[in-house]
Amino acid sequence: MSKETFNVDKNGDFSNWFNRIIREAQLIDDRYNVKGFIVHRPWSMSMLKQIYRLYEDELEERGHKPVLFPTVIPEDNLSKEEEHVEGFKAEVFWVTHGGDDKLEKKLALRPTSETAFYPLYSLWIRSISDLPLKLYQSCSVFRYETKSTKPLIRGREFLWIEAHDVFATEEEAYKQVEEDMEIAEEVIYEKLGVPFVFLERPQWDKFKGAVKTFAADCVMPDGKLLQIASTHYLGQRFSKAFEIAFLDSGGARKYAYQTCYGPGIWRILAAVISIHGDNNGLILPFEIAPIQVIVVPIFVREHREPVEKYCMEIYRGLKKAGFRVEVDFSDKTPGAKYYYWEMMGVPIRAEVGLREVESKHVTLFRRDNRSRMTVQLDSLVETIRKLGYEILQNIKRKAKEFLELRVFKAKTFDEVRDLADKGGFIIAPFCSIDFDGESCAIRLKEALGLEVRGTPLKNRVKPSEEEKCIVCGRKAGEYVYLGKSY
RNA sequence: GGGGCCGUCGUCUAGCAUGGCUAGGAUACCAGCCUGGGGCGCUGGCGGUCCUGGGUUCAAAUCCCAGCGGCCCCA
Repeated sequence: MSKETFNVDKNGDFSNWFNRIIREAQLIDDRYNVKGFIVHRPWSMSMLKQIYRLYEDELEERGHKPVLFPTVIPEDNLSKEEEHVEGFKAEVFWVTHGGDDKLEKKLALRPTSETAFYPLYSLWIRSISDLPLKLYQSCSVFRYETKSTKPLIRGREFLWIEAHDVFATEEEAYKQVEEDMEIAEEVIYEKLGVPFVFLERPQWDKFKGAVKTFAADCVMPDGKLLQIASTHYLGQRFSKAFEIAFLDSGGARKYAYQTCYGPGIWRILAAVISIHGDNNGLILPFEIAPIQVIVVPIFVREHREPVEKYCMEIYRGLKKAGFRVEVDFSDKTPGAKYYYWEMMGVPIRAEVGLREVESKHVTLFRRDNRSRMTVQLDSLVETIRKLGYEILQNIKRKAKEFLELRVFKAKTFDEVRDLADKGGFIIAPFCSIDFDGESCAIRLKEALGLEVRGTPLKNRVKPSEEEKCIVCGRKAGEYVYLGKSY
């Protein structure tokens, strides 16, 4: 039995696995000595940029344009929408000084940018022809988290995208919410292989200032839920607070309808790493892997030159075909290189020795299922392309199975209690996700540690007449998804 | 929100109970040799404000206090 480079039990001790891999695969460095702030090293930053690219492409394809608003928000702006400021003020970092001078008006480091965007929206939007307005920015935001922080999962500064859209009608705004969910499906599931459930959050758990909140939860290896994106129907609450109004075709002044969308780029990466990885380290989706193919030369001294030449031939061919490829010419032994690049999650390894040189073949190793195959040099590009796709499909299928095995159904409180420690989702009848259900949610949290995450948007089924809320016993208004979350 | 554990070369760690020698080792890294289809090995070298600040003491990595940072558990 060979030793492993990484060899940490992911399913037995996920927390330890996660803490180790983010450091050992040089994803982030958490030794920056400010709580909740981390350094992004190249291996994670390359992937974050790829995820940004995927998301930005989808947003722009659907009519969004990029912008960048200031990091600071004056207190007056932040306070304009009452519920919003109440929700966020406890976690705002304030800039209070410039040099030795105390600022007359303190400035918030944006915890989210509604109140930065919307004063300008008020100026930009005059008539119906200015609508719809669909803008996004890729940036970091700051939140003074009091809970314990975790790299890529909960930080005091984290990376995301925020899209802020404005429409003339409620219908268009709700259509945008659907479009936001479609984008999430396209990027997070189709391209990155991370399955999730989109839920309408209960009223007591919505984004502060929104009318309704919809959010994507995935299931992490320890069974806890992680929210990786959310989209909010804001109605006219902000447009009234910020005077975002337009003249309609009849000349009447109307307040606009708004949505905002926040895919958590950090958390999407955390989910990709956690869900696909194994005890040997990372398994990266082909689409975002910083290196897609690593070429490992194998030679004894007298064969060095032909092997290196052949490696470069392979390298140039793959590079030209558009792949991210590197040759590992370092001084380590081939075995050491194998272990290293497996830990780093590189999807495909090309092993090249004298055998390959002489037969004009390449030996390929797949990280996801650790299998080998041999291909002819002239079909290499085509094979890599096919393998990249197959690897994604394979890890996506596994992740989907993992999720499906963690969706349970229960009809009574006792059944829920028996399932409470299994992790994942429990679907159960519940009185209401409106404010009148909040007391039941609090009781459930206290008794079992479970949160009401909301009702599904796809295939939403209403409980039959006889179904009772698992907590209060009143008639159930909804089937809700329950779970423990990060 | 509540509770617990922890902080020593880049990394892991010994030493701390009972204060006392130049803070020891492994790994990584560098140089040289050797080697190469799943982690060879050898020789030498580099590397530490013992988290920070204060206190107790003839003497502090070790005891006390505060802060900073990290991890875990519970609600």
